[in-house]
Amino acid sequence: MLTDRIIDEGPEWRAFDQEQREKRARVGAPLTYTIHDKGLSTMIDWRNRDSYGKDLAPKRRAQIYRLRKWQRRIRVSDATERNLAYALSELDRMASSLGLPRTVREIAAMLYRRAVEQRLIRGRSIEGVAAAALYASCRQSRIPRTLDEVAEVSRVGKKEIGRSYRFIARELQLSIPPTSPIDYVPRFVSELKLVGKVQAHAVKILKMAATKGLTSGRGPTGVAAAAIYVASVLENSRRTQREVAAVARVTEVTVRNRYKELVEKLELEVPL
DNA sequence: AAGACGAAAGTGGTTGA
DNA sequence: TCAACAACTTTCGTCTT
Repeated sequence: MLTDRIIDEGPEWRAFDQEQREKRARVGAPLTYTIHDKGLSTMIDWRNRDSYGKDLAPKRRAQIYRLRKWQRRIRVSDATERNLAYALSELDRMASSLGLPRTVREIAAMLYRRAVEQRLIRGRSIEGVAAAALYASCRQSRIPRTLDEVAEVSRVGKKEIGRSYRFIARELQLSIPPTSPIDYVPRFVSELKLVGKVQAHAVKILKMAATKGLTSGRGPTGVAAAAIYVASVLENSRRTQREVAAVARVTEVTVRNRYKELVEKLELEVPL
């Protein structure tokens, strides 16, 4: 599938070798956001005195009040800006290490902004919501990544991402249908270096399987893996169960169980 | 020697009382 | 909040190529 070959241009910097890439990939905003300015900014004193300790004239006093007000405002808008910038850079970092196209990242960024606008971040971490937005965006774009895969490149765990995902999906009224195994096929096929013919066959098998209810309730990655395995046998470019299981990140046992169901229920002619 | 098969026990997450 | 439940994993022994 074409979309699978569009590779992300990545960050604006270029890495000339692997070592450099690893170093640079870790550049990002600092991790502590509790005190955004680390106490370095000037604060206007609350006492209405000048530097000699004298009382301030009423006019001057009013002026100082206004200054204080603005300082407060700038401070919070600064913090939100900074948080947004951090979230977006996280999004970018995760998306490029997952090899996702630009559009997916943009949708994720949009979702994140909407989450901020609706104050959905309260009580949740920036990292968690950013990862959740990316996960949601992948699914909406039908270029799914599993929760495990997202968690692997994220700074937070799978559980938190899942929780945040469900929350924002509900609050932002995203209607995301369950992931179809078919959506995983192009990626797995290309990782296994199989040809288009096998891919088409696998998709055909999955469509048949769907009509017989063999896909519901089952993990989409496992079903996709089994279909690809069968297709690879049928098309004479066999991959081992182990290889297929590895790219789908499931066990051989799962591939076997799904594969058995497929062969049985679809009455496929597999050579012994 | 490598791959495929399947039984059995264990794990983590969802669901329904 | 708890337990039941299904999907999936882990582990391991056996059969097949």
